[in-house]
Amino acid sequence: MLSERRLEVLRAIVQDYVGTEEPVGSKALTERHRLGVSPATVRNDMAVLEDEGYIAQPHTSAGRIPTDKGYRLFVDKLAGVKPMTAPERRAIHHFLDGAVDLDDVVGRTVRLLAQLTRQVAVVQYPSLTRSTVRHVELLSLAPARVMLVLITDTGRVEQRMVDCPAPFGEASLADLRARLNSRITGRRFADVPQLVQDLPDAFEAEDRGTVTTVLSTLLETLVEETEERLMIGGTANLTRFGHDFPLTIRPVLEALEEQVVLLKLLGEVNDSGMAVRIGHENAHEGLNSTSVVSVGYGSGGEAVAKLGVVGPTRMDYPGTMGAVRAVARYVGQILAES
Amino acid sequence: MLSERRLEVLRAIVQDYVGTEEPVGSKALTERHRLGVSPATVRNDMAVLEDEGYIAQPHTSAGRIPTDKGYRLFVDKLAGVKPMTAPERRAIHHFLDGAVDLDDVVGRTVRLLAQLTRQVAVVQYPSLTRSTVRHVELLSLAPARVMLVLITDTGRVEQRMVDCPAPFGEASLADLRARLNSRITGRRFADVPQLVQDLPDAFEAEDRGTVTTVLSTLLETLVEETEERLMIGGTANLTRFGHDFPLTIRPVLEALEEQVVLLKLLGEVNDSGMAVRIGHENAHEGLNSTSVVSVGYGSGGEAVAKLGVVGPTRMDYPGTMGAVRAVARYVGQILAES
DNA sequence: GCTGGCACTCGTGCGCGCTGAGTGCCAGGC
DNA sequence: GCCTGGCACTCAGCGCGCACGAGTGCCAGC
Repeated sequence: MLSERRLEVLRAIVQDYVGTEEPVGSKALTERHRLGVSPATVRNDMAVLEDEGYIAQPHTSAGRIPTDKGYRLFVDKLAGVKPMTAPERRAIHHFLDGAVDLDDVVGRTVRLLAQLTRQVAVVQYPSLTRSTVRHVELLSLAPARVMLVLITDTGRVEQRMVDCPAPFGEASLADLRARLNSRITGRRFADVPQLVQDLPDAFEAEDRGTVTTVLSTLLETLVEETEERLMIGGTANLTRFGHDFPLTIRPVLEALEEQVVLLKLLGEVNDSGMAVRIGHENAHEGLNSTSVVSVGYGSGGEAVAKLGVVGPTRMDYPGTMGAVRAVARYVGQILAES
Repeated sequence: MLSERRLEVLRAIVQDYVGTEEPVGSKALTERHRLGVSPATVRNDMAVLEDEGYIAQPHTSAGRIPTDKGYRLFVDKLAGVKPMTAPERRAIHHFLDGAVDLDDVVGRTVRLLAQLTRQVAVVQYPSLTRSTVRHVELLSLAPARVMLVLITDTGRVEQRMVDCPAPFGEASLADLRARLNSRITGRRFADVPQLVQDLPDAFEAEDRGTVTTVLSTLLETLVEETEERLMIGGTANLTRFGHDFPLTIRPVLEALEEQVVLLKLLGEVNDSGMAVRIGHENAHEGLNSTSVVSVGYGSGGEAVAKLGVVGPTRMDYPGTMGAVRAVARYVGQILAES
């Protein structure tokens, strides 16, 4: 176990390095922080911290920089979440109010997060799996062609074309529409499959094939949409990443274009709190020199989706965590209201 | 007017520079192209081309690179559009087939374009202004709350919440829905305002306020959506931009995040053909060292939206133009089919 | 009007030595 | 036992000078 002072030294190193972006030496440390001991002592502490793997030297005769392990300790034990100031809070509210629809809410959230944290922001659209059905609409486009429109309680709309095996009368369509809505409106997606299971039985033999087709398209939509959409922004902030550009930035941009990677990234948040994944803790190797701060948000108490930011491991963790948490909370409120 | 051979020299310079990314000198030129004259002669030609502003020297004792004006001449007079090869064509078809909905089509198109051109791709969602109404749906969510869903012939779905001034019965709603659809289904957006103008007159006085509210929301949706959405991809390709990274890449990333800028960018295509805007021809100064190749695409003969790529001025124009054109054509086909 | 030759320019790469920040270690003091 | 001041050592970064060579402009001759 590290002594109190050594932890203090680590904290000072992290703070200075995050601020200056340059390796920090023992002398500079004692000058900028009231550690109450001399540089020589700090040097000894640093040697220990290095042995333990919390900090490293880029090369001999340079200062130390925190390792992933060092940041981890910093985040877990040494730093809290820095709450937003009142003006910041007001700015968040101001910025998010007045969004007209779901796309707009998500779009504004991305821009806001990117601006607040000066990093890359990622916001997942509210997930369908936990959503409920607000309405299902069926439209006849041609005798054997039906359009299925699904509307969720988070305001999301999905539509699918259905090619029917046989012509389907307007009356049958109205019948199916009514039966479907009475069964699943207000129910959770997860419950839908059971609820519609025996629906085809209520129809004439000639229509049964079509009903089955429509239903399976509906179920597909529910499943497919679990593979959720997201929006990213603030990629211009990547340019403030480090000195050794092309090599650092390229894999990050590539990773950010792959939805799957991003979803996994956010996916690893446990529902309750905030998650911070530092450097090599990220499975994707393009993101090995980045940290991800993410959190769930939702309209009720429950999280329906996640949002977060991606930045250099050398980031202001307390501030970033504060911003992410504040934004998530307010987005949740907005969704609950609408 | 420049002589035939001088144009040939310019073409050679552009081709070599695009290939090697390095200033090209007179000797190298004669070696790599069969110009039939000696380096000294080429030097004279180069001096003329430089006087005329088509090429420039980064510094004395370096080769020449094309200026924006030089690229412009190259694109207008010296280069055609390089058609896609049969395998490339097949790859395009293969990649775009099997898209399930509009989002998917647009998403695939962006990825495809980015991959083919190795540049940043921008695809605008099919515009509503030229679209026609496929169906309008009205759902009652609460006594005085209606959800309006608009479905277009390009498969786009927009929904809006409407708060009614007075409770609105299910019967009235059905009536409105029927009347609305019989009037505007299949009609162009532009014609809708006239077509619904006198609709409120057909209703009881107590419902008239609500009908008016619903209609104005509908018209708003049509107008608002003219400010269109778009999708971009392939930003990782920016890393192959040049040697002097941060300064070049940053403003580009920033510009790409501003929808307005991008829409303007694409907006300057004339409907018929392809547009190429080179370097300083782009109004936005962040894009002064990039070129934009864009073209309209649409489901019928008419263009309903635009797509294009953004890359360094030093790009393979014929190849890029070929790829952009081929993709636009096929996307048009896909939209027409669905 | 093209060509070969020639003098000139200047950016790039390399080797060199200096500087200074930062380290590790040690002996002495509280 | 822990902290401290002192000291020798290391090494990345910087500036300098130099040589190289790619590329040019100009000119006289064919």
